Amino acid sequence: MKRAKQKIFQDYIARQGLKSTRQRDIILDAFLSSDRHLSIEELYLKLRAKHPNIGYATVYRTLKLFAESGIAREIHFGDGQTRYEHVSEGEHHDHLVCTGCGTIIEFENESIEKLQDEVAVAHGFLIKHHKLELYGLCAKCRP
Amino acid sequence: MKRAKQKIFQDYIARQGLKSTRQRDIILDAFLSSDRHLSIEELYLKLRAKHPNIGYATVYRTLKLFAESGIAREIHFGDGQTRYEHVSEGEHHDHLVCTGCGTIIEFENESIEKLQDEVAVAHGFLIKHHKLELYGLCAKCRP
DNA sequence: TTGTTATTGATATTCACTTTCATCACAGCC
DNA sequence: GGCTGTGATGAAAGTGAATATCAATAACAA
Repeated sequence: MKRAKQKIFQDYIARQGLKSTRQRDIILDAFLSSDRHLSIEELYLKLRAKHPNIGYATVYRTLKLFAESGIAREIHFGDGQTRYEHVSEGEHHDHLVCTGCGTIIEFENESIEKLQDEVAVAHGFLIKHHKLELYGLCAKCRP
Repeated sequence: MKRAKQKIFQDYIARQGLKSTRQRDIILDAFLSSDRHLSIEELYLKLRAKHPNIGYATVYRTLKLFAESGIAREIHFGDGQTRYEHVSEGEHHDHLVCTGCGTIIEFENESIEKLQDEVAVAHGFLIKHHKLELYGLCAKCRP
């Protein structure tokens, strides 16, 4: 899994005529072995502990590269920060976001997707992607 | 409809011990008689034509008040701008966003909502609100 | 009318990126 | 191994939208 994504990224780098660098390796490793919904800031701070010489801009640029290469995806939960989540081949999921503790749970629901397609067709739309987020309190936070 | 919302807002203002001002009346009027998905900037520019003395900050603060009073709701489509849409009593809708021309179409789908509730229950979540956006090309923009 | 308090609008500040640019480090070629 | 030509890096400056500040002003109650 982790190895597969490393390969996808290395291939992407090579295909684009870009270079493999120490920083990119470190950031990729940190990203792949982390929680699935990190903001740039969070990943930067996490890296800083072990690699104080890696700059914010590099983390920022590298996460963008991950997204371009297909191993990550940008997500926005409306808190003003861009987050990156792991992407697995052919997989799509939506989110349950706890407004109490910030926990994010992923889910997939085939029936919802199908209904979305119907809505799109009814309006003559050609869907590229979608975003479904349910906000509320998780089992631990609810009263 | 428009009158009802004006009343809701006036009541909210009164209840909070706030004041009724010329600017708020003007902004409320412009908001209610506008397109349903305006950004602060857009509403500000629209107002500027007739009322060049109204400041950006006032529009910003007033829109926030609208949201607090319940007649408007903030929405984010990931383009970096906060938009405000009209809210009607007990109504909820989702969006089809055309990435070609920016057109936004609203839709409601009872079945999807029901499935969302099921997902939430399955994860022990207590849903407060949700967000469903379908991005793609509208009938006019699709190839 | 007056006093109190909220509001306004110009401006400054914050925040989260995003770009710039001089320096550095890969990768290919002797 | 040493050169060399790019792309990469990191510190710092720049952006754009949102938010805060504050002196001047306008509502409203008495």
